[in-house]
Amino acid sequence: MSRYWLMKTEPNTYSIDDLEREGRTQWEGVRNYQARNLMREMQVGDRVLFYHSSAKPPGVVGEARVVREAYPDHFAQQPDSPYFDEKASAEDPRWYMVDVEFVRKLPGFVSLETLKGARGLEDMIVTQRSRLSVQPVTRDEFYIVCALGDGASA
DNA sequence: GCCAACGTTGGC
DNA sequence: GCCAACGTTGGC
Repeated sequence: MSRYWLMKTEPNTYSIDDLEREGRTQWEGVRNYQARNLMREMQVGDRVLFYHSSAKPPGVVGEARVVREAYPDHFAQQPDSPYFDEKASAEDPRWYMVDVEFVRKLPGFVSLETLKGARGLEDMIVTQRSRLSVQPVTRDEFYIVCALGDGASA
């Protein structure tokens, strides 16, 4: 079971700066079963690579940490929410979220292009054209990405 | 803005 | 349970 993850967010919607300012946030709005199932495997203390998608350029911008394990995403039950799902209910919440807290911004931005060219990251899901918004990352991959963001040379 | 990849829905 | 149509993601 992975203790390391990558979570995507569009910075227009929620960025690393938002997380730094707020300190902690609910990761609501995941509406994909595979991503949901992965979130349900998360444990408090798990480490997260914070990834900006649909950004120019896209890439890893920081690190976060899981501070609350999966619980019902109640936004799915709120008709005025953009994340509303009419099939969700209190009895069967259908969707779940976790809470994450800010750990740090990486000193250096690690672009998707860099990830794709880095030794040891060939099998990383995000480099494989995957649309999955919550992804497991191996321990080695996690530390390689952090090293790239900390400015270590190959 | 385009479009490839891929997930979901619904008719049969 | 198959699969075509459709919708979404997200890089480019």
